[in-house]
Amino acid sequence: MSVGHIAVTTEPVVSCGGEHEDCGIREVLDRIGDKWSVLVVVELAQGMHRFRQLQRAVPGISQRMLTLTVRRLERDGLVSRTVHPTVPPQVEYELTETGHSLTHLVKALADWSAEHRDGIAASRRAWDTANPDSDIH
Amino acid sequence: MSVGHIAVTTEPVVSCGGEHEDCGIREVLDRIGDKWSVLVVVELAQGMHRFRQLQRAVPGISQRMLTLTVRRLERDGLVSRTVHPTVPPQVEYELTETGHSLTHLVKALADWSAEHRDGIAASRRAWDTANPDSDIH
DNA sequence: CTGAATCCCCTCAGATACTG
DNA sequence: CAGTATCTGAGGGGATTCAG
Repeated sequence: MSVGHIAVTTEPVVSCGGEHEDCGIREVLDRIGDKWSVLVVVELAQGMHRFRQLQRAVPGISQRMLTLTVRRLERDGLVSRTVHPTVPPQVEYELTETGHSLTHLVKALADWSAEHRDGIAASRRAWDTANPDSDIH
Repeated sequence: MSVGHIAVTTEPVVSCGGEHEDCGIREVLDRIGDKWSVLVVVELAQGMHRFRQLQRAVPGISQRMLTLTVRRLERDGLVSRTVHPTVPPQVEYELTETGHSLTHLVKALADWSAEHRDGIAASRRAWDTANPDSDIH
């Protein structure tokens, strides 16, 4: 991956057309950057889920936040919501095709995370020891 | 990209070892998920920046948030901070090798965003027309 | 120039209770 | 089961001020 001595890391030009405009990154980050969306997508990547099933699969999420999260994902066209007018009610959530394509991105995130989490943790410990008084968390 | 009729999208197994544990995704998301980090990284991807230079390059960011952002990035070992004890003071911020590797991830984010932003925007408009009364933003 | 410190607003997550 | 409605506290983040 990295050559070694010098950081010759081939660095992609990420700023859209050379300008520092907002691209559309923020639009994505506002969605996948929040606390729950990614976890929900990861769960839905394993197949269809009902509401409670989804809530149990994502430990710690509240009813309210699950509702808001799936609503926003549905609004963005990443998740489909199918209501079966039975009694008791039954609602099925599934990833759309776009939603599935997002899992590749999440995969990349997880990979990068797995590769660097130790280094990051070490760097944090070092920084914290070097800066005993600081509430930068 | 997509085949067509059916969503046969080859879907990566993103959940670490098959379990729904948190992996380390959250650790990354807590960093790149926040409002400014990505924008700062994108700017620094273009080379070394001084503090004010960086602030001017990231429109809208306050002194306070820039300070906090670069501190956290430094703590995580993504950004190096070099102080030149001159007068007036001069501080240089640069991406570390790890920081550079992150730009690839951001690139992937930008690419996915560019590819789907129109579809997402359309989906949002459709959802908003179908749900006139809703403050899900 | 590069910050640190303080104030303060305002969002938003969590808990709780209620409905169909 | 699958939500909605309401309240409240913590915290993110902007503006401003002070310091080296």
